[in-house]
Amino acid sequence: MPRVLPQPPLTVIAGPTGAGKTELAIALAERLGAEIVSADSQAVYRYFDLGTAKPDPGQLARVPHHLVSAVEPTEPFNAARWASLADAAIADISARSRPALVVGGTGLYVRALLHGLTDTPPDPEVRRKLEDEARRLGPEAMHRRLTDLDPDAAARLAVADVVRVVRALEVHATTGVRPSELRAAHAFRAARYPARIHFLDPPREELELRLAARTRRMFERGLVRETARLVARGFRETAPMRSVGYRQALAVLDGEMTEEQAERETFLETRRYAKRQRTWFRREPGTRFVPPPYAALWEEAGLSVPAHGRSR
RNA sequence: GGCGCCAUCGCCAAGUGGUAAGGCAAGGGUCUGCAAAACCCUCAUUCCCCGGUUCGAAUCCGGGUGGCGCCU
Repeated sequence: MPRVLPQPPLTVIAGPTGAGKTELAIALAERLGAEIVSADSQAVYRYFDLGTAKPDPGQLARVPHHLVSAVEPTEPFNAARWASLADAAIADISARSRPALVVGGTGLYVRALLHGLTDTPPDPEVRRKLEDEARRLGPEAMHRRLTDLDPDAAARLAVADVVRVVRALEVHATTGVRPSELRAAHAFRAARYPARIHFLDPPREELELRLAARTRRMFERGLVRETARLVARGFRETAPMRSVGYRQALAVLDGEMTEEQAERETFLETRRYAKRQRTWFRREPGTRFVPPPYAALWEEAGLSVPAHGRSR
């Protein structure tokens, strides 16, 4: 007689960078016997350690982590690939009869996992050609072309948004279908996992202090040195090198700004990023914003709130 | 005490008689395959104060206040 196991809802812990997701998740996972699946578009890359604020070796030793330092920086990577790796990790963890905790602030990744993406993988050839044309002909020409092929899609995109205009053209070129139709048919309707998203939401001032401290720590610990090493290894043109912190450290190496300026700018950019994360999850269905001390989260997990189990 | 220069958004700053550029910072937002990316929107009915000239003043004149510099 086959037993149908009701699948427990997947717990997702999201939140802006610096909110304390890592430490909270580890503490929670320890008590639940859970394993952590990181939903972080930068921490997935190997070697980029300081600037991505990965969990440190001590933290990693406490609870099994998945998708941290999982791919080579030179490897083409994207939300769909992450989601499929996350699927595998979750299946794996479930096979060990342990709960999986999805932890991270990359909104698109979480959405891709929970609802899937349209089945329209990128085509490097086509992409390269379109990007080349965009460079030669300018954003207006590209946008005009999209308007001819798919007025609805074009109407939603700013002319200057070359990244999305090119992607829409790529999707059209590879599938022959209008992107707006694909999008309407898909619409993130599928629920691939029943899930509960908890968005850690510290007060603005508190987050600000934490981000300032964290940025200072990154530079103190040698973010610029790490960046120099990564450049020497040939990772200058990789995706993570363009993320907040590394971009500024690179500018220091190139003599374009002082370390003080870089730190200042990194802090400001990080703060802006944190705001974008809030904006994203505010309209992500199934998301609950939880203020510190995150008691609701512990209680929902059936645990009592630790007296001082919170992160620094 | 005298003379000169300056005073425009939180900061930098253009404008020098015709109805307040721009940058930074800030705030809000978008997002279907590089997402810590890319992109969009908002942000001085008002130019230190008071008076005058003018159809019209941030712009000209006078007086004040504040800052800077030089001289005594």
